[in-house]
Amino acid sequence: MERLRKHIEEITPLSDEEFEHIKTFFTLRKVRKHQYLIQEGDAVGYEYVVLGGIFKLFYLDGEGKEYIVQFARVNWWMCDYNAYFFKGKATLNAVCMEEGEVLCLTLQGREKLSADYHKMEHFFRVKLTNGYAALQRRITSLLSSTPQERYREFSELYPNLIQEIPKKYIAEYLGVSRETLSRLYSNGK
Amino acid sequence: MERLRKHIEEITPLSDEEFEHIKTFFTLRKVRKHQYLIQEGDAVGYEYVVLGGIFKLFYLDGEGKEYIVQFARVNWWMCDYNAYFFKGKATLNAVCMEEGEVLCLTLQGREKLSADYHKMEHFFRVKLTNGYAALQRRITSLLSSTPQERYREFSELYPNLIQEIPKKYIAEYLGVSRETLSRLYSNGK
DNA sequence: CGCGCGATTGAGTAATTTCAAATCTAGTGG
DNA sequence: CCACTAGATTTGAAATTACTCAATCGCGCG
Repeated sequence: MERLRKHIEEITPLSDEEFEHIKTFFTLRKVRKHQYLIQEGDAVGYEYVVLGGIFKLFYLDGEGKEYIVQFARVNWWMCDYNAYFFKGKATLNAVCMEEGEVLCLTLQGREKLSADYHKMEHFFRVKLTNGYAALQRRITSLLSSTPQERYREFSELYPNLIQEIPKKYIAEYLGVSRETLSRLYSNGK
Repeated sequence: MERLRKHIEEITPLSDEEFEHIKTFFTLRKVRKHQYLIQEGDAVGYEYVVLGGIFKLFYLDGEGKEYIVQFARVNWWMCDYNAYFFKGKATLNAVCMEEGEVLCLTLQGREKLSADYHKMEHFFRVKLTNGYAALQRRITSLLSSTPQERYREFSELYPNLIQEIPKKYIAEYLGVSRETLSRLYSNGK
């Protein structure tokens, strides 16, 4: 929980009292490799803050192919936000790739925290701001960059991830087949 | 300005007094066709709420090809948020496609409103929430759907836009060439 | 009438995908 | 320590798809 406090305080300071109350909205959950946090078709009860481990958020098409919308590591938030915010069924899946821990927050929890604490509303707004800007960049990249460029951008943005996860998942994130990705950095870069 | 009030009050009610103060942060600007609101390389001083007209937000690559990140019509917000929030130079451009009006808000204005009015912080959070969910969906679509499917999704989401703007811009939004888009709905569906 | 812009069509080209097979690697149990 | 296996990566070749380039068509407007 101390890590959560630090995370929030990167954006807004909290008194001990406030944090004591705020933290009651979060529940800790240990997650093992291959475990699902979100499963398509189900209701999405929680969003997750990653405390440790590596997770992927992905869409599964009719033929069983995966498309990775997002990776998540420590201090990243992760959810199928369309299903979560609008109380629908998930179309995305979230799975643990490397054992770790997450904090779970319900939508009521988020809204209650936001309503009761201007600070927390501010915190969520800033997080969304950053997230929105990042997604805008990702869309620009998907539209305008070649697979080579996207691979380079990715490796600059997440240099450590490249080492730690199978490359086929990076291919699924970049939107190319694993064979193509493999050829990209064998055939002259 | 009455339209702005309605727009905000879709999310949170305001007293006359509050609105009188809030509206002083916005400045009205009439925009003619082909006019730029954001130009790559420049600092991004404002974000824009569209009151009328049609706008496009796009990236221009080295060869002069356009990639449309977003269209914007009434009540849509529009900005190069990476440059705006992080005070960098714009990499995107925003241009008027159909004459209209926008309200301009500076980053200081946004932050001041958010700090002074919990309500406004809430308003911005909710808008960002919706926007984030929409971008997450767009990314999923860009990764997993064929151009045909993306075209169908687009026409379901924005049935009116299809009629009102040249199809080549829709191609730039979907990430295909205009020729390919043209063949999509002539050749069987 | 003719210009200009957008849309369409055709043909050839380039890039990526798909399918299949071979290779490599890390972890397991003997 | 070695052999074995499952998963990941690489490689090759064929098929598919979208792109580019060029020409034509259609329409609104001066």
